[in-house]
Amino acid sequence: MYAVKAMPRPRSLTPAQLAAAALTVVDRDGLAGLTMRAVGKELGTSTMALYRYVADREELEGLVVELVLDRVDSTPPADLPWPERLRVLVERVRAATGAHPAVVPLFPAHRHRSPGVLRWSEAVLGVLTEAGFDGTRRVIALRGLLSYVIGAIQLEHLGPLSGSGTVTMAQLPRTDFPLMAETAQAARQVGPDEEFGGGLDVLLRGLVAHSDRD
Amino acid sequence: MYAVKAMPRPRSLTPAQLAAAALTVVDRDGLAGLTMRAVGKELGTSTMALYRYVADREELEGLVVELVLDRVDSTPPADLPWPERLRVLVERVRAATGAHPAVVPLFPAHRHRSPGVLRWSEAVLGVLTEAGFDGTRRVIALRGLLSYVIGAIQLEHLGPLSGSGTVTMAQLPRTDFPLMAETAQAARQVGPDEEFGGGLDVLLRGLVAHSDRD
DNA sequence: ACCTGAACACCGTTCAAGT
DNA sequence: ACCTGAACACCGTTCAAGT
Repeated sequence: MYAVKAMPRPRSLTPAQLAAAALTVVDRDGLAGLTMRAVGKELGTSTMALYRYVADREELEGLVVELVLDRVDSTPPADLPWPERLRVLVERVRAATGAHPAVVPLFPAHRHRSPGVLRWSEAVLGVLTEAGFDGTRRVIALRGLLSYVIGAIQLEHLGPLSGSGTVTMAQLPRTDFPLMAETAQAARQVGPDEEFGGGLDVLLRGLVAHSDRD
Repeated sequence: MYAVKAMPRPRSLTPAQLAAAALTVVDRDGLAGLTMRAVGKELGTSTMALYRYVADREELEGLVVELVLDRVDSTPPADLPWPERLRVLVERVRAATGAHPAVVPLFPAHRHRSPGVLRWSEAVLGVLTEAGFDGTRRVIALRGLLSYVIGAIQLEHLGPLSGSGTVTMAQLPRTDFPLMAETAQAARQVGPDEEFGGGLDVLLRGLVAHSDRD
């Protein structure tokens, strides 16, 4: 007398499959192409089937961000001075997100839901703690690094030095914008790696000075 | 024998009015409420009238960003050491955008079209030049400051320390995230001004160290 | 020239119906 | 339980028609 009740029909999808399909769509069609209908088609199911796994389109976006950020390697790099270890951790975020530039605009709004970011933050706090940071200063250092990496990644993909913005800069009237016109020349020779790394250098130097203070 | 040709009917709107109406909508209804229909209604015209002034919804967003960023005061602050002058310029961007937090997500994508940003950049370059920066280092310093301000403003409005993210942090399992749990306590006592200013301090200290180098 | 409203091709999401 | 398709209330934008 088994099966008195109807057997629950097994789910045909996992959240991981859903996230993977959504990321495939974003990589192929851009962020504007990420629609419930497109993801349903990508999975070979109806559009409405997605709502069994996700409350919202926003939650779907959250899954995509999670998938990308969970790939950030957060194992603490050893055998290096602490500023170099911070650099490695920050560069890993850039590497993971750089592989999926179309997802970058979603990053700020959904950052908090990703376990990957939590692990990464814990690793950064570990290095900062060893370097002697605690209390308010440690909070500010973590948030400062996070602000820089978020801003720099967006600038890299939405307004790169190699792009049209620099050309516009170079064509600015020299009477009103002498330094912008001059800087545009130099900007053309700065690659994205040098730009990101250079700015990070400044920030890390600031942290070193900060830790030496008192 | 005047008026051989039909008099061109005068435009009933200016781009400035359009931008102001759109900003009113965004401030009242949020970014999701910014639709062509809503802006048309706000102006008392038909939806389609907007297309006489703007090619696109994207161009409308650009006008909003312009309106907000053009209010950034870019007159160089005098009588201060150069790092303090940079601080004043950066804080002014925060002040102007902080008055319209819903616009913040549009900032990165439309940053380049705003004359206000160009004037601000020229002012920042002026201070950096006086401080002895030139060539690649000047480019990197400008972009680093821009990255920080963009990232920090977004973090402030999309994931503030006072918000739910910090509560989640505090509730994290101490076995896996001992430092996050500990840091959440300190984070609750850091206000947005202290956070933004503290991170900016680190960056400015890094620039000072950078300029002393060689 | 400038403005309008209907219409088209999309969205996300609700809901009743199927298995 | 889980999945489906029709339907609803929106979008941005095209186009023909009005003044």
